[in-house]
Amino acid sequence: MDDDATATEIFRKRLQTARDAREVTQQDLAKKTGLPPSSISHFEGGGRKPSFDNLRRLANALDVSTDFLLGRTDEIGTISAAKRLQADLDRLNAYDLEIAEKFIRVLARKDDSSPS
Amino acid sequence: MDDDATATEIFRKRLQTARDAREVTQQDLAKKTGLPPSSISHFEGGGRKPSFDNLRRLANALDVSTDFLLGRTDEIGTISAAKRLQADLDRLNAYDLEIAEKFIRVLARKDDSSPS
DNA sequence: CCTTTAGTTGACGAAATCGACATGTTATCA
DNA sequence: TGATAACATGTCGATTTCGTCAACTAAAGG
Repeated sequence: MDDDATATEIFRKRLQTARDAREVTQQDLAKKTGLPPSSISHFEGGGRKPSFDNLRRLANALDVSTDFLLGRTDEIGTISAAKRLQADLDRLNAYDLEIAEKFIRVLARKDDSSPS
Repeated sequence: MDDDATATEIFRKRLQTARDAREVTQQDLAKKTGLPPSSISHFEGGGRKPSFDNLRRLANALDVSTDFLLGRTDEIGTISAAKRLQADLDRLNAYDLEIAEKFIRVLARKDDSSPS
């Protein structure tokens, strides 16, 4: 389970998805990461896997988590809203945390029925 | 800014920290990941950086995010309050998100002054 | 003293990514 | 038709990690 062969396949799609979400071309991403455009293409099309350093560059340039690129989480925006709230949420006691969760859940349901 | 040389250094410490937090020896981690024990030592002590596949193996075996191992986030605990709220937070519009953040911040300050 | 366990360090060839570059395809637009 | 842009594909030597192995040090226990 959790095969390495499929991990490469997943990464290919994740990189495409992330780049598409950020609406940048391969050339744009190449400039942002400092990598040659052919490397981006090799990642998305060929069987190449990024090195330690290049994985970080890709994640930073696309503003996505490396866990997303590696397929370890399905949420592309993991780093934004939740991370900003993390520090404050960690300071809450159990009771207030429950209150906060309910409050947010109410807001979420409201936004679902009448989106911005 | 955001140097690659220091990234390797950070990874070394993060791996040690994570392994220490999970209370496993290098040999234990080696078995869990299927890597030779010397590789673990090379990661923590030497200048080696893990490949794409081995980074995933390490993160899975230690149950930490790859973002933590790479130093892109400071939180080792994958399961936090923020992650539980992620789904709801993603449904909020910008305005309500701001409200939620302020609300939580108020609770956090209150809990700091009078802890549970 | 001996044994075991944890960890370090260095070396080896094999394999993979590296950056660089050349070439081809496909689509869009003038 | 020609030009340009986005992307694919493949090759080159260079670099790096790969797994494996050997040879240590150091600490803990009998």
